[in-house]
Amino acid sequence: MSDKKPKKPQKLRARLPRGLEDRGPAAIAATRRMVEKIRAVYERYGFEPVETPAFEYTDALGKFLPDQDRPNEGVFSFQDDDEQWISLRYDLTAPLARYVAENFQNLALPYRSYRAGYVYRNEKPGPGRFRQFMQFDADTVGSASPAADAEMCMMAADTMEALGIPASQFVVKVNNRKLLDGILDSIGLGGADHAARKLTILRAMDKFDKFGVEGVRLLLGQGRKDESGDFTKGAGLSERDIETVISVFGVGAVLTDCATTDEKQARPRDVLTFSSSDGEKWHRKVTFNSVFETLKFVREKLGDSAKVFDDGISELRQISELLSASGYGDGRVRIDPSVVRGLEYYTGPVFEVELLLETKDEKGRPVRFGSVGGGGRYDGLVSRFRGEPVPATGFSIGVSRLQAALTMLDKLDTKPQPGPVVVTVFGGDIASYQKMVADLRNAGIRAELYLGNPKHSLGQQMRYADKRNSPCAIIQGTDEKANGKVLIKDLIAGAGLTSIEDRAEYLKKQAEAQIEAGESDLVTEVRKLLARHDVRWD
RNA sequence: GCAGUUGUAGCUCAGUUGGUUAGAGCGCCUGUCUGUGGAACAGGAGGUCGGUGGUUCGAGCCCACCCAACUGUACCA
Repeated sequence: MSDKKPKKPQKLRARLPRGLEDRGPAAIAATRRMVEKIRAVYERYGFEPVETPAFEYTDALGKFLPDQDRPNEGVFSFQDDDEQWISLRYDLTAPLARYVAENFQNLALPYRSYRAGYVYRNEKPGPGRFRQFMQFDADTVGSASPAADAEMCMMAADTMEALGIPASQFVVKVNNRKLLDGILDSIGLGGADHAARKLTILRAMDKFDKFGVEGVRLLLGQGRKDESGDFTKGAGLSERDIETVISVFGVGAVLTDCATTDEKQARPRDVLTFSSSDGEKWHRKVTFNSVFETLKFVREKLGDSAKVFDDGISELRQISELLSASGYGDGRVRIDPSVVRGLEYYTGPVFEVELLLETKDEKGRPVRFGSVGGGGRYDGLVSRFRGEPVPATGFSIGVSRLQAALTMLDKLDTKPQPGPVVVTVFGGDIASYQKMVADLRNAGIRAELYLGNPKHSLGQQMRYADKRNSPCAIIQGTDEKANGKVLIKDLIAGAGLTSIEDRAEYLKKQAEAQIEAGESDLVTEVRKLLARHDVRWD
């Protein structure tokens, strides 16, 4: 021993990388329940399970920067020992395309399958946005029929309702990429040399939900300043072209701009409010037919070059007819031309599921969650591997994001599970206590021996049982042991006594919340207690 | 990436115009109270004041540069 101060060892900071979450028993149980409900719906639609691993060769996922031999940022990647790039999957669709292509001969086409799993994105996290999150995906590969697309929309709606979200609180939005392509053609941006400008326009249109018509107008024109003063450069379109592009929003999306969320919730969901540029408002019952009437006006502006637009309308019309015929024409599914989704691989119809509830964080600020599900047709994804056309369409629920939203809305059961029955110990001879535990377990009751320091007082052991949320504790001191008895202390009943201030009184009441039973009646009496409080583990 | 805001104990926060050894509440741990969760009481652990450098006799406080978090924005297959 020297008189030097003992040097403290540098403590390693325990910290979770951002955008990831640790998940406790309540969250795990909630996820399990959600996944079960989604699975039941997907299987009812005839999909069968298939899983693929968490990583793939990067080229199979299709992410390379144009001029670099390095995977795009946004995906987590590493090099295998043969130097090939491998990436963590960022969705479940691209890996499925690889699987189907690789097993093409052995699969009955159209191949319909589902899977749940974690996917990874190296992006800035936010509320409901994680870097590891769970998706639950279903795909139909090998069918070009709009019926396959229509089914995805129906299944999306059914899934949301199965998860306990009523039809008035979500909407499945449908669009067709061909509408957007047609509009871009008509304002002279058809060619491949306008790719960059097209991207800017599509991204601007995708912002409709966030910024409204005026925000999109700015982004299509000179640009827009955000609230911190940062400036986003726009697409630089002319006034006339901006009007053409924006006219397509008249269909379904205008409602988000002119109606508050409260209004939306108060009205029947199939009546939308529209507003003209001078601020006048009118209401209209929205049916698929009225949507197509509006699209007809847009079509007239486009001129002759809009063949692609016509194709898009025709596909949407088929989808809407199928939906109506099956009873989904009531507003749960809507056509909404502001839906763009990912720019990479969708080729036709695209879907997006959105919650219509306003979410607030703990400080009462509104929180933007984005869509909780989405999908679409990706006719090019499998054919990359095969050199023959393989049409496909799919849909995914963002389980993690939906769970985060429902948790914030307090719509999820987050009650902790009841803990096990705790058998307390007296003294060093624990064999007889361990036997009690075994008896309870053999009877199907969750039970555990107090495994802390056996010298701990009964008080400490009770505190432990309390923290474990145990329904009851088993006590056998020397007196009980001598008489072949056990005490079963009812912790649930006892929890109601904390308002008593006088200690003697408190202890007396606590003593009354326990029963004495013969050793051989332990299981029977514990069962009775569990039944009395309706304790069950699931 | 860009912009704004914020960094003091596990959590929520005090900390005077720069002045000894940085505080509180809650939480946590140990005990007392016949062998029983709470309350009460007594004690205890826990802090590189986000980091580095600078100004100063002296910095949690002032300056510079980093880092991180939050919010917005961009990207989001």
